[in-house]
Amino acid sequence: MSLLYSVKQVELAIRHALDSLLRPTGVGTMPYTALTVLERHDGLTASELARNSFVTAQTMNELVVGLERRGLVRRDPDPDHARRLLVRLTPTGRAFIHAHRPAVDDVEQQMVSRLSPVEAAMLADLLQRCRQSLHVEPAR
Amino acid sequence: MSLLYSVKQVELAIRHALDSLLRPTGVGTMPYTALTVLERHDGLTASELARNSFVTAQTMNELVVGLERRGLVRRDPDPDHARRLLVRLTPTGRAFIHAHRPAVDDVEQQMVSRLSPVEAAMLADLLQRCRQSLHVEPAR
DNA sequence: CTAATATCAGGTATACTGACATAC
DNA sequence: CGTATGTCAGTAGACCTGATATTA
Repeated sequence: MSLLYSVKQVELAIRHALDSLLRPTGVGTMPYTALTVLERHDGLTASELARNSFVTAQTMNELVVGLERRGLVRRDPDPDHARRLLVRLTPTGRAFIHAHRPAVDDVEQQMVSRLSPVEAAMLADLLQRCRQSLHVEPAR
Repeated sequence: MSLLYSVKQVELAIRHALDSLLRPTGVGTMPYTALTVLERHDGLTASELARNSFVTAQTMNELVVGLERRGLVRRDPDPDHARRLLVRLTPTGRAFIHAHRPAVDDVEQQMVSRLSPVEAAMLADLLQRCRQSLHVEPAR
């Protein structure tokens, strides 16, 4: 069985679990992921977020606008570059992530329930290196 | 960085690469995945395919109908069960998979290019076990 | 009667291409 | 000038819930 297929299967399972969790909130898995990225890298532009997630700038813009409408993020003009809008988590957005983190962590716990801590760390490392190998910027 | 996020990132990268490959054919990544599942398990019903991919029967039905319209699969009534339709690859469908396998394999090669063969096998095993842990049927 | 399958109807969120104005 | 950003418009495919007919 191919590795591509295995990754997709695990991701499908994750997405199913996360969708079920987040559906009541009206925030999809992709927007939620964008929020968690912002938690670690506040003040990115939508275009930068798009490159991070392998989607077009237009698509990410829609997601960000949706999050803005819900009050989860804010967009402030970059003082050094009038054309750029820096996306930032609002307190509401931060609270949203914190409120759902336990349930999300539960999914991760379930996923690694048959793995030792060493194996889980190994998996994280291997995935990281796979991502780097695939992330060749000039996919334009 | 969470494991859920790492899996998603790798899957996003894979999907992007595969979408680019398959776009000209008009067959999306999900339908293509269904084809590869059929290659290994011919004669499944759409409902069974749906459970395999964590989507509803309705959704999988649409995908299968689309593949049928393109002549890539055929649906024959189950002789033992008038209500079931067995989905089978047509010669055209089989040819389609074979035609695109080299390019798909290239993506996988690129993904594991920084991994040793032992590490790649380990990754496959770890993912397999993660999937099993997440695949608790009673998600109904 | 119950469960599973297939399918219709309808709706929504995701993602694309193409075009455009603007700012560096 | 060329490149990057943000947006508008239009489209398509992938998902869902709900309802229905049929059959083991």
